[in-house]
Amino acid sequence: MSKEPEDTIASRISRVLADRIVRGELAPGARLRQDHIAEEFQTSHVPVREAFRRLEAQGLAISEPRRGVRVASFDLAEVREVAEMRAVLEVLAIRHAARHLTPAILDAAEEATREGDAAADVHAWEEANRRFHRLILTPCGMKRLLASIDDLHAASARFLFSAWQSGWEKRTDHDHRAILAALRQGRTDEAAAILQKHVQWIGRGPQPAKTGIPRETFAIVG
Amino acid sequence: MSKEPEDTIASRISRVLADRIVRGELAPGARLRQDHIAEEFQTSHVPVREAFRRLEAQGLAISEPRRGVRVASFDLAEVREVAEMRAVLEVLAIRHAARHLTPAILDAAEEATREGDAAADVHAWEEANRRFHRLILTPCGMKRLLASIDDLHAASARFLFSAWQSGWEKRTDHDHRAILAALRQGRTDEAAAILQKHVQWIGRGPQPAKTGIPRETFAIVG
DNA sequence: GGAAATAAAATTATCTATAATTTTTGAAAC
DNA sequence: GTTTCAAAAATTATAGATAATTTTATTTCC
Repeated sequence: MSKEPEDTIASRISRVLADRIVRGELAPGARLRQDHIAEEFQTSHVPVREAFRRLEAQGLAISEPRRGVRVASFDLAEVREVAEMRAVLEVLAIRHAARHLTPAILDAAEEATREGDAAADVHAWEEANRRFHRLILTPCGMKRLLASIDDLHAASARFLFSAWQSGWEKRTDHDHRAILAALRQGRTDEAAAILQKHVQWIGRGPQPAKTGIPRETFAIVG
Repeated sequence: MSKEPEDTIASRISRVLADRIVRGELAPGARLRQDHIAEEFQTSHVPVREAFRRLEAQGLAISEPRRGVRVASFDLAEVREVAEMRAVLEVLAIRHAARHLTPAILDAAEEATREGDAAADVHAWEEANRRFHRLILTPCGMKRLLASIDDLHAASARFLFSAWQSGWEKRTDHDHRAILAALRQGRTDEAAAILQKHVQWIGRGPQPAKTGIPRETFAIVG
C-alpha cells in the first residue's frame, strides 16, 4: 500500500523536464545536455536519452542527430494550431463523455471552476483549469484521445505561462459555467459549441506586450 | 547529394518495428525483447530502448516497467476512436489546406486515387490511399497536426491489414473522387463533409468473419 | 581589428558490463 | 494430474567506458 511502484527513472526525468519546459524555466531553444541532466538526477545518461524521446514525441523538445536536444520553440502560428486541435478533439471527447457525466462529476468541475476564479497566480489557475477540462472529458473513456488532449494542454500551458510571467488578475470563467449549465440540462450540442469557441479562442486576440502587463485576458486562457 | 544523413540507429529501428507492427508481422501482445532486436540490428540494446519509447508514444507498443515492451493490442472500440480522431483532425487540416491546393496537387491526388483503385493487394491500396490523404492535407502547413494524423493513419492501417489478410478485391473510391471534385470547385465545406464521413466510417459496418473472405468493404477502408 | 584555420574541450551516440527483476523450468508435495 | 515452491535462465534497467562528432577557444594570417 505504502510501497510506491516508482516507475522508471526515464519517465520521472521526462515528467520533471516537461514541467520545467511548460513553466518556462527552460527557455525555448535552450540546449538539454544529457550528461548535465544525468548528473542532476544522479543517473547515467541512458535514461536521460529515453526521456528525451518522450519529450520529442510530446512536441516539447526537438532533437537533431549528433547535434543534441533543445527545448522546442513556438510561435503564434503553433499556438493557434494547438488551440484548433484542442478545440476539435475536446468537442469529440465531450460528445462521448456527456452520457457518462454524473452530478458528482459536474459538481467537482464546478468546484474546479471556482478554484480557478479564486486562483492567486497563473499556475494555480492553470491547474484548476486543466482539472475542469479533465473532469468533464475523462468519462469519454477514450484513452488515446485523452492522451492527445493532455499533450495539447501542456503546449497551451506553455504559451499561457510565457504570456503571463507576472501580474495575474482574477477573473470569472463564464464559459466554464455555461458549459456546466448546458451539460446539467443534457444540452450536449450547446456545451460542445461553447467548449469549441472557448478553446479555439486561444492565441486569437491581441497579444500582451512583452514589456508591459497583459491586458486582454480572453485571448490567452482556455 | 548522394550522401544520406543516415539518422540515428534508434530512429531506424523504430521505423522498421513500426512498419512490422502495422503490417501485422508482429502480432498484438507479442513481446519485444530488446536484446533480440539489438542482435538483429547489430547494435546494443541502448538504441533499441530509445526506439521503444517512440513506439510507445505512437501508441504502437506498450511498456510496463521491468516487465518489458509488447505490441499494443487494439479492439473495435479503439479502431473507432482512431477513426473519429482522424475524422475531426483531417477535416481541420483540409479546411486550412484548401486555399493552398494547386491543380498540380489535385492531379497528383487523382493519380493516387487511380492507383488505389488499381491496387492488386491491400498494401498497395493502403500506400496509395495514404498518399491521397497526405497530398491534400500537407498544404495546411501545420506540422503538429500532420504528425498526429500520420500516427492515426498508422493505427488505421493496422486494422485494415489485420482485417484483409488475404483476398483483396479492387474497388472504385467514389469518396476520393467526390472530395477532389468539391475541392476543384472551391467547395471546401462539401469536401470536408465528405472527408469526415469517409474517414469516420472505418470500423462501423459489419466486420469480416475471421475465417471467411471479407465481404463488406466500405466499413474498413478510408 | 576581423576572418580563417587549427587545436582543445565538450558533447553525442553507442557499446560492454553489471545489478535487479521477472519469467521459465523442473522437481517435490498433494 | 495438478498445484506449489525453488532454482536456473532470461530479461530489463542502469552504470561506466569509448569512439566519433560538434562546439568552443585560440592562434595565425590578412
